[in-house]
Amino acid sequence: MTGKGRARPDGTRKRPAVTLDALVEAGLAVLERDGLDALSMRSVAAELEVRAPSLYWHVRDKEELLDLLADGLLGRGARELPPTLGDWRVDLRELAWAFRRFLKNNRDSTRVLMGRFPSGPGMAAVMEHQLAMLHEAGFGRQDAAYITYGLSLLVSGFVYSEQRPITAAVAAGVPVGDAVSAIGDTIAAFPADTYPHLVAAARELTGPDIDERFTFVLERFLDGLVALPRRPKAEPTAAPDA
Amino acid sequence: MTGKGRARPDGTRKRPAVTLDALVEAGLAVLERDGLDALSMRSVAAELEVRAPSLYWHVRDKEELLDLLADGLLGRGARELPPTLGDWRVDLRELAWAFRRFLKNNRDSTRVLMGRFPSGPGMAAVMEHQLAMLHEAGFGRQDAAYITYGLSLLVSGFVYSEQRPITAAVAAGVPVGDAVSAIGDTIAAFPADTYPHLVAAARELTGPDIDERFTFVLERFLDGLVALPRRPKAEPTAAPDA
DNA sequence: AGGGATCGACTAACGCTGTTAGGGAGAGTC
DNA sequence: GACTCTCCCTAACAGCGTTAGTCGATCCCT
Repeated sequence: MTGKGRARPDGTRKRPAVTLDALVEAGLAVLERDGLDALSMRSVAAELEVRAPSLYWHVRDKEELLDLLADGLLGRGARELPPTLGDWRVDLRELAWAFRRFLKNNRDSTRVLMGRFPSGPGMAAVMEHQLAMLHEAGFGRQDAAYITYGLSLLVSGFVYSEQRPITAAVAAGVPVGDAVSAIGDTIAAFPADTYPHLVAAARELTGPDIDERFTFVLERFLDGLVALPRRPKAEPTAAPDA
Repeated sequence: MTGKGRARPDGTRKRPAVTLDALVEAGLAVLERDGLDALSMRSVAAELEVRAPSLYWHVRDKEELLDLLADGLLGRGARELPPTLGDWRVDLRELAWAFRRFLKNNRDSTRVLMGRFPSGPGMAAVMEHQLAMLHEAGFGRQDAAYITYGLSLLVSGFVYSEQRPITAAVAAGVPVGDAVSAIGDTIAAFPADTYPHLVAAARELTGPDIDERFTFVLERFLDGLVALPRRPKAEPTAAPDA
């Protein structure tokens, strides 16, 4: 469906070589294979066997292309959404972890997503899923919205902070492990008399066990939600009040 | 102290025109005045009345310069840290708001800070302050570290998500208000039968009242901390066990 | 079937970026 | 006075996003 009209041997073309879908697909391919730093208008165009200026027929900016990629990314994430079980706390936790897993598995995903609010079908699918789940759990509309917003920010923030150093380390050509532990070493070497608590907490702040930090923050946030007012759940045995 | 050895009329120089401190100061000046997109090696060099390649004597990379700027930013933020009152919840809340205020007041600060873990004195001052406060409140070392980490991520994430669109809108030359409400309109115009909850929550998700969302998430997180075990506070009247 | 409009690619070029190579003036040291 | 070290310089490179202008292929209309 995508490769409908590529270049022909004689240099002429059949029908559009580039469509918006093909553009997104090509962009995501470059992103996954070579990373965001290698994603230029020229490289995406090359992926479609086309020259860079052609892309400007379909897209105003590189910025607009990145917006599309962000939504495309979410669209792929929507395909991995976990099923809703009925216990909001379990469901919300699993949603957060699934989102995190997805972001970690897609190279530079958070660098594209962070600070962007995609407004396409990808974002809609993800958001609707989460909002519906929270609604069914009895949360109010505003609370559900804020929970969704906050949680997505939290998860992306965490993944960003673990994905970016990897990108940087790869770019610098040093082993990833060295890069992350180096910061911890630096902090541990600070003067312990001026910064006693900092030095003592060096490992907890910089260690590679981000899962643990993520779990802590996520669970504290979930703890904070239990006191929120919730609409009582309809009894499955009783007939609804109609 | 900074402008010690600028260019002389005859083109020769006295002593170093560029020092690491001057470099950071110049970088922050450009950042504040013209934004991150205008912060190039050439523009920072121009701020010091010097050519771009000279900077590479003091700094390996632009990346390294940005690391320094990030720490410099935190150093300035450390000067606005609120006093500790003794009630951990009040103190932590005020700390979060002060940090947020500071980040919002410094153009593109979060774009520099996000995903970076500065390892200089600026970061040390901020972290030590917060860790000491949590320690005094009786929190365990690990909990305090995780709280600090999570909170900084949360605050930067929020500010980033409100600061980035402003940068983008300014770059595109459209009013900031239009840019933020446009996303809400787009979402509100989604088909309400496929995305009922999303459409209903459009305003809550995209409205300009980020303070409200921030308050919600912050307070939920703080709520989640009350159940954590805490060392009992030493009675101010009783003599310490020495 | 032919003519005109439109779509969607092309080449060429601009100014900007981060970065490297190599040169050279001034200060400090023996 | 010669040597060395520090620190800035000019020149240049490859790559970037983006714009202007061109031109073949296709579709619609008569």
